[in-house]
Amino acid sequence: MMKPAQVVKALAALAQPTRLAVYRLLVARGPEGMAAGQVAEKLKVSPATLSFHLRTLSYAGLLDSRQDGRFVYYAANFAVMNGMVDYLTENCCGGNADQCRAPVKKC
Amino acid sequence: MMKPAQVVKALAALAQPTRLAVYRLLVARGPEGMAAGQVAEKLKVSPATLSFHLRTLSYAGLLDSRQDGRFVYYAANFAVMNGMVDYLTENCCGGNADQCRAPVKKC
DNA sequence: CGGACATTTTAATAATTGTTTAACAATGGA
DNA sequence: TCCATTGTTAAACAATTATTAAAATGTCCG
Repeated sequence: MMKPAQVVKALAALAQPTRLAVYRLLVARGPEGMAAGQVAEKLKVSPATLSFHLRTLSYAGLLDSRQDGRFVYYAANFAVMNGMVDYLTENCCGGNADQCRAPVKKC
Repeated sequence: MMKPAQVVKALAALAQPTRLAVYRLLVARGPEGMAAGQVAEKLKVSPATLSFHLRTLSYAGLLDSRQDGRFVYYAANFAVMNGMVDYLTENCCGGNADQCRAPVKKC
């Protein structure tokens, strides 16, 4: 189970419109990820601002990055998001109700 | 599907240690909820500070409240949290991967 | 090497947020 | 009605956060 401080950090990282958009874009992209510049172009954000937000998301553990030549590819870290969701719903309804989490659509 | 602004508001509401603890406490409590004073005592937070945090969570849609005599009961709104999680994982991996969300444990 | 490209860092500023104290409703029982 | 209880609101302050522009780092190719 994640520690509270890390969960707070992850939630705070996502609680900003640009970062939420970045994260969703990378979630949809899958493990392959996307270069920082592509993300900036797609979302119409200045490189410096995007770099700040990518750093925030990475520091929270929500993104992984790898360098490929001059490009830096960022990809969503699904384990951390799943850990966050698990933390939020832990011991839901004392453990004996069924309205706590929506049915999962495997994707 | 929730609107981005509402998702940001919900995430921001949870991105604070006291509010995260309040929310988890109420998630575990289930639909019955808990009076504000009980929450304050359990988490050792001053009433004024707690009221501020409860308001933030309610305004984000994460909590419902009902008055019962002198007490105000707060309870987690599961639909909003599920909406938030769905928003985060929408179109995950372009729709054709299977590592996006952890298997659900029905609770 | 030198120049172009991709990204990050720094510094400065503006805006938002959490906590405290005190005062303010609203409810219910004696 | 009066008083204790429950909870919310208001004002003030300290701390954190997002954005911009400019400079800096690092990587590739000719």
